Amino acid sequence: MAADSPGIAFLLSQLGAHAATQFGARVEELGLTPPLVGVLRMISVRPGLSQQQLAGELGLLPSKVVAFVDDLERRGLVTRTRGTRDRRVQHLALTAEGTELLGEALEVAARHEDAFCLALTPEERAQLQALLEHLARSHELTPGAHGHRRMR
Amino acid sequence: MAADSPGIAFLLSQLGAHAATQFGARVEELGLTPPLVGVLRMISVRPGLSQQQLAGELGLLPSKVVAFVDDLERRGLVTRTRGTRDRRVQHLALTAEGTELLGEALEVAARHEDAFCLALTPEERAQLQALLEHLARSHELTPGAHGHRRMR
DNA sequence: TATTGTTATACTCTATAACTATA
DNA sequence: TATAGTTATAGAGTATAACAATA
Repeated sequence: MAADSPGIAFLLSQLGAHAATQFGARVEELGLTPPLVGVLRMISVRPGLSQQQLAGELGLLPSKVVAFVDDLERRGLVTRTRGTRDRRVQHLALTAEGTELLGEALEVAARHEDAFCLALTPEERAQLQALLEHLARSHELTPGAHGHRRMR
Repeated sequence: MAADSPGIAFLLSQLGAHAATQFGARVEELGLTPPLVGVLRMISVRPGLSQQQLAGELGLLPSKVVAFVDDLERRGLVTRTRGTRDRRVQHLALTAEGTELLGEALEVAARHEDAFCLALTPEERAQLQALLEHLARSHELTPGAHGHRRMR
């Protein structure tokens, strides 16, 4: 049974794709993409981290990190600083503009969240949030990263 | 607020991506991909439909449908039949093997569903299903198609 | 010799548009 | 002229591996 009516797994992947697409459209107005927002957020939370650490935390390829940071640096949103102890590493930090833009992106995210859940009552919303967190924990999904994890 | 703790939209896109990836890995053993399962299912539900209709229902590009059907036909899972009234259209149908394989894929989907929701009690599972259906309806997502919808 | 970041390349995926055969 | 299906091509995105600087 449970084969013809959608099922939770299918609904999740359908709703999740929809949520991601919609969020992407919303942050596009800031010149950002969902992964770039994740990068900014991670640098904000752990300023001074290296590109390797960033790649590890977010499950990104190092070469992809280079491209992202190139972009963000060119736009004056993040800075690269060579390590003094180990001159191979690049320490990342947000500029004032980067912090400002991340703030706007987080506001967009909050408005996106509200708009997406508009059909739910506050009680349903809290219920759904709890169930999803439960499910995410059971699959050992970390709150930070997503979508970028490579496999095989 | 609601910016630092994940939020429903983010959890959905994270869990949804995870569910889709896992399902993809599971049907890979049958030589299928999630979109191919969707194609088989649609042909099963509406046998004799044309490639254009299939593209319309699933939100696929016509050229993509050609590639999919080429693949499935070569493997003896579906048949193409020229229309008699209008000889431009190709009517699609499942072979016995196609029906058989779709059945196996749906079993895999059911087992995937159970495994994915293992951490939930039957009550939580029913609750979550209802909430997700509610949310999906509010976003006017059709039960059939997903992930393939093109935009802009 | 190993590691950080970088560059170059190859590979897949997708979308667009040209083409044919029918209408 | 318009449409169904097909083919060819170009573009984006992603992964792999070669490379330079430093350890």
